Amino acid sequence: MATYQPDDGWDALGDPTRRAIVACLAERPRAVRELADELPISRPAVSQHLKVLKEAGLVTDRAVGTRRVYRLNPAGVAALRDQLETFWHRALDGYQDVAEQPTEETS
Amino acid sequence: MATYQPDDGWDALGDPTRRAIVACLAERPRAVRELADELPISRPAVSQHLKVLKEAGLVTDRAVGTRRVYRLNPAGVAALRDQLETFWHRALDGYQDVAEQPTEETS
DNA sequence: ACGAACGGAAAGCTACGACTTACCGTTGCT
DNA sequence: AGCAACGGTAAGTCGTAGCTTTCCGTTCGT
Repeated sequence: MATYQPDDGWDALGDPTRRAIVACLAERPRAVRELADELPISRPAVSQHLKVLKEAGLVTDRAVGTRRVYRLNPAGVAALRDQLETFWHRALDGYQDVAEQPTEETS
Repeated sequence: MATYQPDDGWDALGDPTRRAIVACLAERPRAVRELADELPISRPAVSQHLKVLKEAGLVTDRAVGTRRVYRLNPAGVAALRDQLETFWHRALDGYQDVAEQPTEETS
């Protein structure tokens, strides 16, 4: 069942390597070995990242023979997207009261 | 001008405290002091986080008297949301070729 | 039944990032 | 002019996250 903490998804995507894995899996499902071959890190490292991504609900895995094929979990990705959507809406809705002009340059 | 690295946004949201700040700013713009009062960390720590968020293009700031008011940057949030949207679409589009049935429980 | 490939788990090292306190410049009020 | 509030910067400490190597269990092929 797995009771996902919403924040876990953000923590998971906080790491560049895990984002690379997610990007890879967005193209097509892959086995651990395949992922390790395309990344500059060892296979166990990939395994550890996949564990984090799985616990965050961002990927799922299937056992296929001796290999384990990971794929992106659309539901997990959608959850994060929706959260950003909420922030985005609130920022737009609530902010139009104040006239938009920075009084000083922001660098 | 600021040439934002797309990944910076994810790195920025990778930290729980920064996510709390973003959530705060989603409600309404706030000064540094106000944010520090609502968070369990010191004011300089908040400043450091705001710097990261600003460099990532997720917030903007205005000088108002001696205070500096930060607000969410809808464009920055939208950029990340769109990226997730892409992943989500690709996962849905490309995966329907294979029949969806995990051969083994995934824990 | 043996050997090879796959992949998860444990142990250990290292580097970085999130804090703190202290300091300093700026703005505004009286 | 002087004092107080605000907030960015610097310096230093500490925990943890990411990596590696090693080891072990499982599954397939011959």
